Amino acid sequence: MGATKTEHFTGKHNSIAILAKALGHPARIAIIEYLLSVETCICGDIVNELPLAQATVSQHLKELKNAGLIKGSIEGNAVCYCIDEKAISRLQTYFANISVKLAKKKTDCC
Amino acid sequence: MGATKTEHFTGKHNSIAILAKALGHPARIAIIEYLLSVETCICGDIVNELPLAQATVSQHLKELKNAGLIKGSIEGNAVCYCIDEKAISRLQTYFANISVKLAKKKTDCC
DNA sequence: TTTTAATATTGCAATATTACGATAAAGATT
DNA sequence: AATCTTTATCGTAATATTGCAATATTAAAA
Repeated sequence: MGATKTEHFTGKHNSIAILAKALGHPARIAIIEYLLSVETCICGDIVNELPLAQATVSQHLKELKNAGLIKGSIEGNAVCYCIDEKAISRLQTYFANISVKLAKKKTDCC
Repeated sequence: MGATKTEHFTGKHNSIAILAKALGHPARIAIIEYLLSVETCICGDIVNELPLAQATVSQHLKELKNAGLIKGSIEGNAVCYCIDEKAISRLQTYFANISVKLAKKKTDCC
């Protein structure tokens, strides 16, 4: 026990959960917002922006990247990170759909 | 170490992260989708729907409730759970705003 | 080529999450 | 009242996450 029973859920449920989980930490939300606010996006800037050690920030960046929320391209000896629009778009669509479905429900039971 | 340094981040970042984190598990996504798909929403049904023990489902429901994503009202000896539209609406707005900001950015650096 | 700068990785401690059986609590049914 | 049904909570084991210092890696600069 202890591990998420991933294999018992649908691919759709898992893939949304992976995106949500990656955003489930304030540092990673802060990274996304920072990437959104700047034109140049170098990792060093992100480290300076966050109240965490370089190693920790690097780890958070890795998780965002694994989830597909950001992409990184090597730029000399620095790395240029930026948001992957497709992932954000998927989330936007997902929550918009839920909103529409909720609006259509007549019974507001609670 | 080990605990999230919540106090070092803004209230906004934390509150979005709390919502995202609550959705960061396939079982909890499955619960949201199930609540969306039914009119009557009794906890027992949710337990039957998920490949997890009753205690585990109850725990996931608690987390969704703590995050503000669902509300529960006592209905006899059962509990009627349903989605809290405000939370979904907040997420929808959040990702829509990001999408808009991304579209406005000229430089697509990666 | 040594040195410097920027990131990533490793190793580890602290803490959190996931899952479930057992049990408790509280209303419904008999 | 005794029992059943439904949901919550407790205790505990397994696993994952968070955070950082130390170190590795890799490219630029001197």
